[in-house]
Amino acid sequence: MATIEDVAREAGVSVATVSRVINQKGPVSPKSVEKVHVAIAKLNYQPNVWGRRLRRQESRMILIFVPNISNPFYASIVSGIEDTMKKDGYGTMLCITNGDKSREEDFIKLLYDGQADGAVILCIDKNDRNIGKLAKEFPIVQCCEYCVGEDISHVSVDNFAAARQVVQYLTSLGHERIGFVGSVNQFISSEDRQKGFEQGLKEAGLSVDQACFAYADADYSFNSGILAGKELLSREERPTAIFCISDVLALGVIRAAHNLGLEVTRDLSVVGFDDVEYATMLSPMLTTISQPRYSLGKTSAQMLIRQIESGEQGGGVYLEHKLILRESTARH
Amino acid sequence: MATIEDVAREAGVSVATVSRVINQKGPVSPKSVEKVHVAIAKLNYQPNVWGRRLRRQESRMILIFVPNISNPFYASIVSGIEDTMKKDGYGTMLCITNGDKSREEDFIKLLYDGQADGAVILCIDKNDRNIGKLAKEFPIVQCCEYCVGEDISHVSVDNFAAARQVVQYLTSLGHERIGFVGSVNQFISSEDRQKGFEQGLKEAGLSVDQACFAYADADYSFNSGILAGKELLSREERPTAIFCISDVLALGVIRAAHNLGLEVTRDLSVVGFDDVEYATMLSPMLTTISQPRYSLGKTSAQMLIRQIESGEQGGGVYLEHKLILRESTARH
DNA sequence: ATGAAAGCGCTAACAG
DNA sequence: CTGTTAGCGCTTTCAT
Repeated sequence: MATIEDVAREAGVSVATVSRVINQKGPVSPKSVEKVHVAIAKLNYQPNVWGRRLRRQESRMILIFVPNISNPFYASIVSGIEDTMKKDGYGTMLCITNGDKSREEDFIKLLYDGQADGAVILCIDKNDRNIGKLAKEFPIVQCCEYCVGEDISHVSVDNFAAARQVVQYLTSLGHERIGFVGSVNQFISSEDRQKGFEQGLKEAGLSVDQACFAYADADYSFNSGILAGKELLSREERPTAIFCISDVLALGVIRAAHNLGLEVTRDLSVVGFDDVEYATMLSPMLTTISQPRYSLGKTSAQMLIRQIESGEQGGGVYLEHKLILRESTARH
Repeated sequence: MATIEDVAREAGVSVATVSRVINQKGPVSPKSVEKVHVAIAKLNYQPNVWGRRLRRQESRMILIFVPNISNPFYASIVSGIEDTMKKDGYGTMLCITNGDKSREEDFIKLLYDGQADGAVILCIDKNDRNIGKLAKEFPIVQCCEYCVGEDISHVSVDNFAAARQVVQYLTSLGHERIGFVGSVNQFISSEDRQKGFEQGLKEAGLSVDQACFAYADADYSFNSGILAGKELLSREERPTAIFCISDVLALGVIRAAHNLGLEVTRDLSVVGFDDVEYATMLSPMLTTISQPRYSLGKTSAQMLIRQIESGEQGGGVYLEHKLILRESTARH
């Protein structure tokens, strides 16, 4: 592998000049630039990243923390982040924690030993105790979920408004008894969606009846959606519509309904959240809230870069969601 | 950030001794070890990776090439690779190409400029023209798919045998007219599954009738599965069972059947491949071939490490698949 | 506009 | 067993 010295020798200039050309920084005569370019091409030279990073004390690398990658929700967020970072010369490392604390710590070490300049976090409990400390030491942006109580940059949709909109839509279809399937997790999105749901109920003059609420496991799994749906639909006065805080849960509820001999949409309307790919793979196709996932990622990346390069931290950005009408909802 | 020199000063020894302690290599007196450890703890010292990598000329980093992460098939393969690499002190970078040549090239550059020591490739055409050259320069392992014609290490299941087994199972249920939904992609797995399917047919004394074959788009998408299913099921003499080379395709076929007023399993049995999560999320749950995904990843990683550390390249390893019987198949 | 040289933090060869 | 020292490849003063 050719080094900068080889290039300098080949071009008949000093290594300093070569460095100036590579980094397009500092005065160099057009003639030298030309010679250096020729030499670089001839030797097929590529700057050694370790030498550069050692010298510059920066990694030009950022981390993306994600709990798992099986969740199709993350894919285009990650693309949005990667594309945006790459444009600014940053590399990206996907840190898949699988909910495992020790893995998480291993990845955080990358920040401490300088292998990464900052991180985007895609999944965090609203009351997390550690993120505050981390954000004080490193540039951090939270995407989709965030920790309340600490002023750490975050970007997401307005979950409250989205849920409220769902209720408005459902009541406009004539539904008056509307159920809610949440999750016992600790995400701010779950909380906000429930608050928005309740607000929507109140605005429509409907009562907030605890018998209309059911909660799935923290993992949002399909199976726990079936359970929650079964629970809700087996109660005395059955809702005619159910809002679920995620598509997978909604799929579970539909299955539960089916198991109970109920038909969507004749007996029940169902609304999901996220608009993941398989929301359209089932029959009926799911009515759901779509989040601008690529933009969510892109915006997070932009905020992170700004933070890395100028140090400003904090504040929230909210992007537009969209209610997608499909086949799982109908007039009551 | 403390450097090795700070530690040496604090411990009252030379940097060489500190280095020996850190790397547990070379003779050091117990007393020195102790002193160094104390100093390291006191200063909260962490070796600078750039200095180390520059000096050692190695990255202890490997690449995983994956076309996308929305495909749930990849998640646990990736975990298998990451866990195994980490155990040997290697970091991992997930390179999501999204089928984009320029992205791919960006990632390959990481190999050329020394940011990574090798790569696991999760998706490659059987006739790829570039992988051979790459594998001559760097340690490479292909996982699940591989390029024929070049002797580059690979690990996968025996797709031929698996498909053949599916046919045996289907004929044992009394099916005599069995359809095949493939894809026009260029993966060795697709080819082998089709060959195995045809072999199974022959062994059962059934004819290989072109009217029983249909092909989905190269992207294996749900929609193209619907199309292929529709095509196949609309032909004159309809198959009573269909083997699909992927679960998503199988889901599409089931949907197509449903659209045509056919009922699985009364009118049609369907078998998939891969056993991805949502194979169980639909009704009926899918009968399918399960691949040992975590082990596939783990084995790939082990082969890659061996290759990095001792240079040996080539050869194939085949792991056991499993036929998972669920609800989408029945006696004819 | 250019070059000489110091030094980023670490490892390893060598001398003791 | 320990220390000294020469770089790994690069960037960046500081002279010129």
